[in-house]
Amino acid sequence: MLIGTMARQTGVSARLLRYYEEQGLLAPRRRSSGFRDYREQDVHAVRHIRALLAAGLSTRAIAALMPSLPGGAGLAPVPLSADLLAVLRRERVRLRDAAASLLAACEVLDAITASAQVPHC
DNA sequence: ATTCTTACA
DNA sequence: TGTAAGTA
Repeated sequence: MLIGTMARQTGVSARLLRYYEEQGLLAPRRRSSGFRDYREQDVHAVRHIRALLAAGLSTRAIAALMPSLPGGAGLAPVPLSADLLAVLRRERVRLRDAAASLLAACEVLDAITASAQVPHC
């Protein structure tokens, strides 16, 4: 599919799609016309990219782990460098802590909303 | 009508 | 990121 279709199906602008490619997050093939030709698989890849980016991972780290994601280029277990593995484990800990903080805040709101009185006008 | 690259705001 | 330019 062409970039315009990809943009509509992923909700990501063509501009950003090209940027992801520049950062090594996507590698769509080109048609003889030079136009990018995305596959269904790339739609899922963009979902992963968005999720990881939202989680705070760098495009650098994401680019490095893309081949390991389901639907990646490799069919066999992808060899991860010790360096990347260290980065990912550090991110895992950071996200676990962040999740704990968010859960704590959620519980505070639970308590407040559960006991809140609704003033009637 | 769409996409491409490069570049500026 | 959005957009303009000049193409293909």
